[in-house]
Amino acid sequence: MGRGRAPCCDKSQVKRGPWSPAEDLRLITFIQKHGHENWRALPKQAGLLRCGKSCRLRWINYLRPDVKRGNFTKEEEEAIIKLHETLGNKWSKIASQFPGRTDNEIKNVWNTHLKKRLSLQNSDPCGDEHDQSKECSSITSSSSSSSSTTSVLSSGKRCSGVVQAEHEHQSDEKSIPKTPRIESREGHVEIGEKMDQDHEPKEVQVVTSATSSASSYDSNVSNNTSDHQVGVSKLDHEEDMDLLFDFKGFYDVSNILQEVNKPEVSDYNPTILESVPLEADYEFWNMLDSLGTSLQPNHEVQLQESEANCDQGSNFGVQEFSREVETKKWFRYLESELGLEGTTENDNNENRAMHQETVLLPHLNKYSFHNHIDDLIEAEPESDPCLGFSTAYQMWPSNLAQNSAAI
DNA sequence: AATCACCACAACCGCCAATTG
DNA sequence: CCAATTGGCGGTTGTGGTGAT
Repeated sequence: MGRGRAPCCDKSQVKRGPWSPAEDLRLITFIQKHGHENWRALPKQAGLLRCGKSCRLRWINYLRPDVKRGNFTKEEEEAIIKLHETLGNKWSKIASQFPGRTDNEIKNVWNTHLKKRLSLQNSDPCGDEHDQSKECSSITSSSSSSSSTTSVLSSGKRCSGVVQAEHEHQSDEKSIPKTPRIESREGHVEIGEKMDQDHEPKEVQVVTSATSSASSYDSNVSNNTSDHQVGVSKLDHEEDMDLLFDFKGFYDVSNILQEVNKPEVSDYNPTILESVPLEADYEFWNMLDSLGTSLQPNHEVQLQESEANCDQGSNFGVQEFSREVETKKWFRYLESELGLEGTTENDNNENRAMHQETVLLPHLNKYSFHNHIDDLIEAEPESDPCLGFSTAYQMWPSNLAQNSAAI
């Protein structure tokens, strides 16, 4: 079994390499709507030119809503080391002890940080001036996996393995995207708790609920200060829209995908599948792809520059209004292209619409949202040349947007 | 400023185990 | 029981980013 079988897919017919934001979006959209019962068939059904394995890996290691990203804490690293002593390279087993961490991530951390650190400690057990006595005593039997230390040793770039790791740990903390994390343990979504453990800056605060999506959005956006933040504890969809339109903060894909990992298997319907218009419009997806190429990776800086150039601090209200209109038009277009509008609006079951049919932007309450933007669009002032697609793209979930730099 | 070397990590590949008909 | 299929795992590679020269 397993030997000599045919390749999982025709390599010449599938796209390889980094995933584009459009592909990510497409995969997310499909999985949220239909789940992932069959990875092999998924790419075709979703209109992705990818191998099913690739889709699975992308989902599990990156797009899954409960995936925890960011640097590993010292405690996590030590736990990995200890587990590796007993389990060896059983990355999936090790990963199972770290909710939200993927085996691939742990494997990478081991290969890039921990293995080197252990190797250096083995060669110079207590030569470090930092307090590493704990690790020195706990690390006894991992020398079997030290094959790639020469580069570090020969490079003047780093002072020592331990110091290096400590250094990287700190720099990582500075460079990690400041996004809210959502961890899922046993199906329960926990928010914020682990962030404190990781000493990550708490960018997330609770914002009092607004009376309408429009007003909450307006109030949030117009509050153009660094303490304008949104609460991830808000789970209702109008409030989630606040998150989406939080221009100042990066938007973690987790927020979009809180329910993505709950495939509505019972909702699976091949006829619906066939009606999903994802397969056809490659132009649209290519447009999304190409869109990413013109955007800077640092969305916050770009936004600030945009605001500096366009706003000049005088007509901020108009600017925000125009931005809102542009943004919402963009999302409407996006939803339209995805074929999401009709299904939602024709659905009389609000809960179903919000939790199942709202595929792309699950946090948008389209009833109030669309009614509101219909008014906005009709009353739209002259378009602001500084806004538009780029502005909308800036709000793209950071995980998805980060790939744009690589396109 | 250009080039080089190294690092980090996303993604790929091949194999194996479990499942299904 | 067997073969085909699929999911999952671990090893490895490719590539962008970054610091040093």
